[in-house]
Amino acid sequence: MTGTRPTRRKRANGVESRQRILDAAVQIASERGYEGTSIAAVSARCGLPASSIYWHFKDKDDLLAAVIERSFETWLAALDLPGEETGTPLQRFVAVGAAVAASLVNAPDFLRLGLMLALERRPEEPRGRAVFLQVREVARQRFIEVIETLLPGLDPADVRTVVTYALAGADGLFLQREIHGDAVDLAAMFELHARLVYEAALRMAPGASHDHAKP
Amino acid sequence: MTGTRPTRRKRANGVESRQRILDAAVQIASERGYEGTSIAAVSARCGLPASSIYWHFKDKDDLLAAVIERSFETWLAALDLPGEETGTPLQRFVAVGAAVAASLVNAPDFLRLGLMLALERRPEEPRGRAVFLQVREVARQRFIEVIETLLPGLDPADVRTVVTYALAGADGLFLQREIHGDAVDLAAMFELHARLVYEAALRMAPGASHDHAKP
Amino acid sequence: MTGTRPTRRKRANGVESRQRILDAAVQIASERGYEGTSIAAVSARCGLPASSIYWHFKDKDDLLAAVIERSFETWLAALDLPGEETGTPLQRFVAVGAAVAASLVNAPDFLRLGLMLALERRPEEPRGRAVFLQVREVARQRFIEVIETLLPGLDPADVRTVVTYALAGADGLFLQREIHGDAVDLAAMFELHARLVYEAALRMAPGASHDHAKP
Amino acid sequence: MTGTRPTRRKRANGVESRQRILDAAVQIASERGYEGTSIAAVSARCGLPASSIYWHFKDKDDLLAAVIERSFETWLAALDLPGEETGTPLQRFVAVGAAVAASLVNAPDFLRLGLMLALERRPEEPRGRAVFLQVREVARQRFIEVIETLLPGLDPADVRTVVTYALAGADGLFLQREIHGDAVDLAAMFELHARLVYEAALRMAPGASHDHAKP
DNA sequence: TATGAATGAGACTTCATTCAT
DNA sequence: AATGAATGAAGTCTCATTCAT
Repeated sequence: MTGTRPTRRKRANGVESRQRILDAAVQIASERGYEGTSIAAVSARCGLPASSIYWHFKDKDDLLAAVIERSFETWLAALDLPGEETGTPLQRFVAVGAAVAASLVNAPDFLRLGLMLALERRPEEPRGRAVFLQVREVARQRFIEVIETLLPGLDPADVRTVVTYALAGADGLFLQREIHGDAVDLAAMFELHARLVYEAALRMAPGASHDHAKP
Repeated sequence: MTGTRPTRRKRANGVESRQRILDAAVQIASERGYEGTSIAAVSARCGLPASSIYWHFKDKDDLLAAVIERSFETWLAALDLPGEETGTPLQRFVAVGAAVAASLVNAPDFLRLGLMLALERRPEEPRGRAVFLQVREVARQRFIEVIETLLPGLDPADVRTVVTYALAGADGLFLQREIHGDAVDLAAMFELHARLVYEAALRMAPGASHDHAKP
Repeated sequence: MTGTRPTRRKRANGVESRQRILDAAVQIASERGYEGTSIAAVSARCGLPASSIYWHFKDKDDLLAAVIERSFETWLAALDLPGEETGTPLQRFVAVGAAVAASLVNAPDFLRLGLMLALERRPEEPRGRAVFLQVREVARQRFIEVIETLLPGLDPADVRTVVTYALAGADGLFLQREIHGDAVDLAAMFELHARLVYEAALRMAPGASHDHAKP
Repeated sequence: MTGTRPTRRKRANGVESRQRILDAAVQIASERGYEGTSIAAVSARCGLPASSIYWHFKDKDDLLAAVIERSFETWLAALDLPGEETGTPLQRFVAVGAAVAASLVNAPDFLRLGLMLALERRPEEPRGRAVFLQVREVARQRFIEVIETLLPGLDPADVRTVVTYALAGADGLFLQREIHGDAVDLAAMFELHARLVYEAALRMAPGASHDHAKP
């Protein structure tokens, strides 16, 4: 009873433990997928007993959903979208692509985990999968709005096509980088991707001159 | 009905049993991924006891590598590439895209399983992952040759860029369809992809008019 | 009967459970050897589920090493070596033999298990085997010191010979009793052994009359 | 139909296969004991399929009994007992010890396997254990006769004591060598053993001068 | 806020053995 | 004289989870 602060030993308890568990779980889930992530492995990596994990999370499914959620927040924080509307539409398009590319290099867990979950088709869908798909759907809607703003008058079906193609390219380039590592220059690839998508959208817009379409 | 006793069960038949096991394993692995594929589940689906699976395959890893191998062969058989050189280069390019799209709709197991494995990063890599990456590398090399033939004089770095972008798009579009199902018209998306890739390659080639490149 | 509820089962008690497991394992290992000791059999005999055994021991090898360790301690506790230096050297020698004989009758597990393990030559040596050999080497060294004290001036090579012969006799007599049961009077045999070893050592010592050595 | 010998391909069939199986089984049983000797391991080491082993042997127990039997014969063939009665009784005694020592160095399988089996106490005794104990009992009886011939008039109880001690020493010294390898000079140890046993027997005989027995 | 201990279910794999050829 | 294939039982061990403290 010498100092002023009353019994505050071991510092930050609950919150810090929760973070340690999530940190461990992200790593292991990234390595081994949903089924491959065992509570015992998470426990071993974070140093807390398995029963403590169940104090913080209802069950394994809950833990992995939390992992997805937190990795989404981390990714969102890493996503530094260009602020004001400067430059030509194409330039802004390319800048968005650059921001996404950078975020995927710096915070790849969200997409990696999400795609892993998305590829599986098990009868009882993990909650984490639903979280990923829902978050992704939000992003998709927002992107649709962007395109609609950029190219008003574009047919809704064409908007969906462009957005689907844009997202597919992003996923695919990310995969490429996951597979081949630094051999893939994600920034350069995303710039190319942004240009191609932009042009494709432009050409679909009413009044566009289809000069390249066919020779 | 003298000579046709209807498939007397239990009559040892190695080849057929192996197929039955692989059939069951492809289905389950497609649903649940590598770890999620339990020998018991495969045994239940194919009707052979678990111990019989070990007569045909050394262990689970060996089984799943065989699954990848066979699903690759199945996919290759489903891939009906356009034969002779008819039409313009762009038309041929688009035709290849159409063939790939169709093969991925009809025989999606190879890419689905492969991408699942490719996304994982476990310390001791499953053999199936290595098989997938190796097969994919072969395809990549062949595609590089195609591009080089089509556009001689293209800078090697540009060839790699184009090929990476082409594969990324294929993977990404496939993913999109896996996630959203029939809402994605793979044929249409692949035609768009083929056109964009072709144009991009064309524009990189020496002597092309770089009118869109930078403002 | 208010304060004595009779050993409420299921009340987690690590120490006691560990003992129960070891008790069961010693019995079964004594009957059936290393490979013959199945976790299921231990589980059945101690009443704890197999998975609980793995809470207390890393794996089967770890369990059997612990069995060896504990049976050594049990044997050591049963080994009531004569305390002070009373009587002639021969008498003291014989008294040690008697103590060892008694300990082997009362606590035979250590040597039985140890010899079982020692006889095997498997490529990856069980840890229990190493524990046995190491403990035995300590005993051997201590016995060497005893001989050196008793018969100073004895050639080191002769000391080793005497000690090897003494241990061999102990092992062999124990084996004889394991095989023929009570038909072997271990006490009498160890007395004979003690006398013979003592005489042999005496005769090797410098200054002894080598009348029998060689004709 | 060109040569004289009619279809004799692959040479020596049944007999040779049986030998190959036994050769493999001796090795594996020496390494891993009774339970540790799996049919699959024997099959792998001898190159014949497991089902072929069952053509030659009724079951695993039968195989291991045959292993014991054959290793006994091998040992007996290696045991080159001194022929005629030359030299003093002690010299003959020592010569027998030397022959036994040599046989155990050259053909150790029989005793190694036998002692492994003898130490176990499983409810349903393996047939190999019975074979070993029976063969050993024959040897014991023959040794009793030798002692009775050598020292007529020796009390039957003393004869049994001497024989038990002699066998125990042999077993123990063999064990020592199994454990410590070439560090144990089995020939020298057996000579010492022979001398000590001989003297002990001599001293028990009626009319002997008990000068060392008790102080 | 945690955790030591326990537990049934189920994972992968090997076992000894049989059977039809 | 042999063997490819099959099989139920059993092996070791891990799983997700719970519970009393």
